Amino acid sequence: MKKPDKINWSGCPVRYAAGVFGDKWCFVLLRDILLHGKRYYGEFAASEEGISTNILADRLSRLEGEEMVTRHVDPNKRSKVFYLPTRKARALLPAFLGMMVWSTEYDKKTEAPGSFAKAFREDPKATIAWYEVEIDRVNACLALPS
Amino acid sequence: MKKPDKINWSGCPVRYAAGVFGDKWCFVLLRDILLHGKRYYGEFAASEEGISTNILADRLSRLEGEEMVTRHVDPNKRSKVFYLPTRKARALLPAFLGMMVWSTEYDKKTEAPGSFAKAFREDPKATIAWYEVEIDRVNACLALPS
DNA sequence: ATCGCACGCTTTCAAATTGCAAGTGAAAAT
DNA sequence: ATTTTCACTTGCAATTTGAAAGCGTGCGAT
Repeated sequence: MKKPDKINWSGCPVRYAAGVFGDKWCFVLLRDILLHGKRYYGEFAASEEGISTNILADRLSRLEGEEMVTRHVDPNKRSKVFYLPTRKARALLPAFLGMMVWSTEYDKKTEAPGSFAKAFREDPKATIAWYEVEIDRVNACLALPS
Repeated sequence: MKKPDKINWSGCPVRYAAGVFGDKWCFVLLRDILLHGKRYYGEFAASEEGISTNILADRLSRLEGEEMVTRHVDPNKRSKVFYLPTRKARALLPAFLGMMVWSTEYDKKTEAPGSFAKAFREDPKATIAWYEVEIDRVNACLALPS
């Protein structure tokens, strides 16, 4: 007898997305990983927004649980830890870039250049591909887990 | 002398988006308004996710403050209230639909038909236009503010 | 070998936010 | 006139957040 278990945050696409990254800090972390080339715990902790370390640790482990990132001890310096984006996280790029276009249009204080929105609208695939290449480039600098 | 006032949640596009709707309940409300044709307070309150009324009132007024919705007393029944999406909210459709495509791909329990993701990927503009028409159709059923 | 520090968390605790349930007041229906 | 509908608001306990301090492992210097 399968009871619906109250509602779980899956099923509906929007609800699922909200469950995985519908949170200020997850937004910021995914931005740092997907768009700013950050990988190390220390880099996230140093973000301009000033996330506190308990929240940071919590969100990283949630994202790991959702298979958005994988955790790795740096083999060159085993006291450091880095996180790599999974395919699932990378697949968010189109939606993320779409959000950014929206923000640049409606945030009166946006710091993003108008050229970004223009480029994305003219050729979204190329813009996405450009970020994918960047992600690979950064990943390549880290010793990959065998 | 203008001090940066700590960080405010604008400037960076991702941070701005997170500030406006980076919250489970805002996701759900925007879904209901943009995708499910809901407009009345009572309809939001009845959503499957079971939002409680204090949170609902809070989120609606935040969204109003961010100019994502406008509040209107129903002229035909002045004890009822409805909320209309602004252009700013409607402009989120592309990003929202992008998120949904992502969810249908990665949520193992997704209830969305595969045809949706396919349609969006093949012709995103047409899919967006279809939802825009739906929004207009629903809005047209409500007495517009003079 | 030992000391000191860098680093990634974990803990503590006060403050803010959430969520449930029970109002409240205006407007409609009876 | 009375009851019901409706959109909130309030009260309060429980959860979550955030700032700061603490902890344990690893590493480089001495």
